[in-house]
Amino acid sequence: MDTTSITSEIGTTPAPAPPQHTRDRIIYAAGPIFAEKGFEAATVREICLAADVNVASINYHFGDKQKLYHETVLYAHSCRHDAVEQPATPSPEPTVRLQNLIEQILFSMVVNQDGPWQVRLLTNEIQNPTETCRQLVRDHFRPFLVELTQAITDVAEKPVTDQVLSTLAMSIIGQCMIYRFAPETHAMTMTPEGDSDSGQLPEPVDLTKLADIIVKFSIAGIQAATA
Amino acid sequence: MDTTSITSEIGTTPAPAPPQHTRDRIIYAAGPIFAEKGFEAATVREICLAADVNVASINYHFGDKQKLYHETVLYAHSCRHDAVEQPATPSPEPTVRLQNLIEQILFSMVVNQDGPWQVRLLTNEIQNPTETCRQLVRDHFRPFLVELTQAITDVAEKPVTDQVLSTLAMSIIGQCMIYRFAPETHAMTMTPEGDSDSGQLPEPVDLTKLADIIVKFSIAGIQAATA
DNA sequence: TTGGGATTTAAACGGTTGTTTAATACACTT
DNA sequence: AAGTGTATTAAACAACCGTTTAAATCCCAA
Repeated sequence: MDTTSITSEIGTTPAPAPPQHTRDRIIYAAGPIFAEKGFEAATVREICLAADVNVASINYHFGDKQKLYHETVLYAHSCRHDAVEQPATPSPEPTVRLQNLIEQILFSMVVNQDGPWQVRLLTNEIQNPTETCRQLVRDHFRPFLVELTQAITDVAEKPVTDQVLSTLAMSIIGQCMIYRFAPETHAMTMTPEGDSDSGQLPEPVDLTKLADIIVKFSIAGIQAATA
Repeated sequence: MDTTSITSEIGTTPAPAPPQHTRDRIIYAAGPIFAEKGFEAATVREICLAADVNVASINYHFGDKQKLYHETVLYAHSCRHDAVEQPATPSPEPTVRLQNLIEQILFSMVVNQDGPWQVRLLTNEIQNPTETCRQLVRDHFRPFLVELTQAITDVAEKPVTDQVLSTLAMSIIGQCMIYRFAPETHAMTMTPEGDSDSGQLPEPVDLTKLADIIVKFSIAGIQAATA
């Protein structure tokens, strides 16, 4: 079996052109298909057709369809994770730290350069978690939540209980995630009247401005809820 | 064909016991299965097995699987919608009106008495919309959004642009929806360490308290973002 | 009791699914 | 050039999918 693959060169460029190795071509083709149609509705045949490989290749290189899905989700997350740079040393100012964290969620979830399929695949997995999601929680989500709650604690005006702290963290995460949890219904609801599926999801506002509003909103919200 | 069915007695009790009519039994059985596994992964055979009816019954009563799904989603929405009572006459006080609207989202999305499958089915549909979702948007989501943006406008301290208004509305909706968009991943992230799927999703806090925090958070957020 | 539409049933339909097989082609060391 | 392990291929596999058919059964008015 091939040992040099996409999954082992994570951190390099996000591969704008289809890779040459068969294993990589399969992941590259499976991503958008899994993202759009879900695990069950995506068929190995259409993935192989898109990747221009034989139908038996998936089972040869990944064992079965489920393991291919697992690898594809991990690859998608690595793409998103690498796309968001973060300050090497956290700011001593809590509000700045909170701003950085909010921007980190927002940019990693909303930025859709070179195709939004990675984000969509991740939100599918988050909403309908498999074992793959458990791995993401352990390695990435939980550590992030620790940082976030610490920043909230520092921004708050008084000591807060764990329950209130959780609620505030969820309020911030929810504000950022809503834009990608339901992008199509969002567009459907926002567009004034029956326009039949414009396809293009209108990037609602400039991302920096959006982040700015959410930051202001959240800081005031934290202080009001903990006053 | 039978004319008296679940879909025509909407507004009565949420039917805690399986109904007697075949058509109703199918919807009653299809709900949890569609909710848990999605449209594609749910099979007509397992639905019919759960409903204790013949496999041909779905096609006889609904035409095909897709139409059954459509009816099931509409039924689920009617269950949630009926479960949340709202004040007959809106309060003149904007903050009270905002509070009522926030509670309306939160209670309709989070309350999971007699099974959470209705909410889950709706969130699946919202994230991966079919034609059914378009109908829900037109008849329910958009009118609700109009009310919400009006309340936000009244709470704001200065006139706001439509873009900022949309962002604020999304911030409020996102805070409420996050709890049901990813309940399993949420529980997974919040629980301290590797507890293998406790199944029971811990209702995080008292709903009234949760609503109270979100209301305080949002009012302060709106005023800060529009100052 | 009888007639007839509505409903339910068992069985089968064609098509597609994920996966496996065995033969072939390839790349590279000896 | 021969040999060897890896990779690819076409074809077939059993299982399952949603749907259809036609016969059997039910229910109720006449």
